[in-house]
Amino acid sequence: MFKKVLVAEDFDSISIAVGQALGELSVSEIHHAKYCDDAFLKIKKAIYDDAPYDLLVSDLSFKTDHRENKLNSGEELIAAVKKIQPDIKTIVFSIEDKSFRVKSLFNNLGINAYVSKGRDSIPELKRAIKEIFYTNSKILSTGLSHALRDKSLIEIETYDIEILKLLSVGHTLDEISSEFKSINISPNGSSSLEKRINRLKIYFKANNNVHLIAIAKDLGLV
Amino acid sequence: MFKKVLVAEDFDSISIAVGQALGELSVSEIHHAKYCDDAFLKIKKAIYDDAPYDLLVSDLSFKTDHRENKLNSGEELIAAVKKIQPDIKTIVFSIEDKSFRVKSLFNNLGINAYVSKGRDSIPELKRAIKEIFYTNSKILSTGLSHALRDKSLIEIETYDIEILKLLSVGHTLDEISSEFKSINISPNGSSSLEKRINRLKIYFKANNNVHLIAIAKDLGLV
DNA sequence: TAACTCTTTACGGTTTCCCGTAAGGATGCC
DNA sequence: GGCATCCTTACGGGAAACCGTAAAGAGTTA
Repeated sequence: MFKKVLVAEDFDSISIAVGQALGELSVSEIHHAKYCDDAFLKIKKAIYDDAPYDLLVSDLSFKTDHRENKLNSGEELIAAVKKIQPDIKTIVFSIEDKSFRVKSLFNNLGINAYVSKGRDSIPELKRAIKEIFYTNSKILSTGLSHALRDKSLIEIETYDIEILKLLSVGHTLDEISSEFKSINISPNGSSSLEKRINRLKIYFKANNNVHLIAIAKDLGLV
Repeated sequence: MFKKVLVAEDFDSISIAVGQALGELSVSEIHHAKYCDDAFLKIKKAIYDDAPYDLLVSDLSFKTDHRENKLNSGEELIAAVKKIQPDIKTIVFSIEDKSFRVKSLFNNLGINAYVSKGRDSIPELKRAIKEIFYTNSKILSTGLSHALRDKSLIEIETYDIEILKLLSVGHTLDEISSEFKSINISPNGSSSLEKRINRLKIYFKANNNVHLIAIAKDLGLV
């Protein structure tokens, strides 16, 4: 079994339960971090000490508080960790259940497993850990497996997110157009922006911009 | 200390940690429920068995799944429980941090404590339990205590929420106007609706409807 | 280079939003 | 009743969104 595991999770209540589960799997060294930055430091230090972690179990979203952090989400943490330790195994343990989000976790971050927090999540987490250790496969604990193969999903890029963000803070199309011009994001014609927004409206079945932003908020896109 | 406590929480990971905390406080009987309906049944049965619960620790939001439930939130659960056992002590253990939400928990549901899930929440929960047992006071574990006394908040009524909801699902002002007419909600002139929305835009400092709905979503109003 | 395709941008017409003003109506007070 | 005030509704003009169409540009292929 894995020897040294780091749990990155802000809620102490969950962290405790995960630690307990790891203990039951005979993991000898279990460490916890409540902030992404702390988790990253621990991983870095472990590498320098020549005793790197075998596995990282991380949440996705972390509450913000007074502390200023460089890394503010599980995505950022995993991306940073993979740069300095590409062979580390990673499990995301989160409540997130939007298919395109989870999809990008596997495709862009190359995580090894995704376990959805819920009513029976600790047994699922334990199963995922064992499977990763013994079989090296990719594991999705939730009912989203179809999503990973679904090609009909359009790709929502950071460009789209950027537009949605600016809309959601009250900017008009013309304003967004000039802002994009000033920071050299293209396309930036207001007509192109319209088209792009329209594409999103069709995909998300939104009647108008208000509806679209409401949906985007629900999905956690902005 | 309390003898018999029920924990209503869908996430097993959190439920385990809370149970452990209760154990450390020498609570002899600790029961768990992953659904509001189950929690309600257990409380009802305990009353009939003449061995009622002393304390209910409940989450607010529960994941929906295949099961059909009568009670779908901690609010509904607590309201239902108070009807059949008014003297039960209640603690809400949730991530919710919107002041007007928490305010209504104390004022309308008469909960005994609110503990915010977070990085140091288990010790806070234990402290709250002890204080309730020994002093019978109202406890707010988070930094929101000012909010409960804040009178400057304009009253956001269900009427406003209704408008925001319809906007957020893509309806136009004219559509909302006729919908209100058909179900006898007044005022329903599109001009009145505009005025009301404008009041909200001023209060929330929103540039336009899109912005307003984005804010409403952030605040959990819709 | 010409033909084709895809992307980006421009343009015009209609609808909806936005915002100020004012008319109508209800209520309360003197 | 007369007056003031508040609430609701109507109206009108300008801004922005909405939607279809078409031109201009970029890249590809023959």
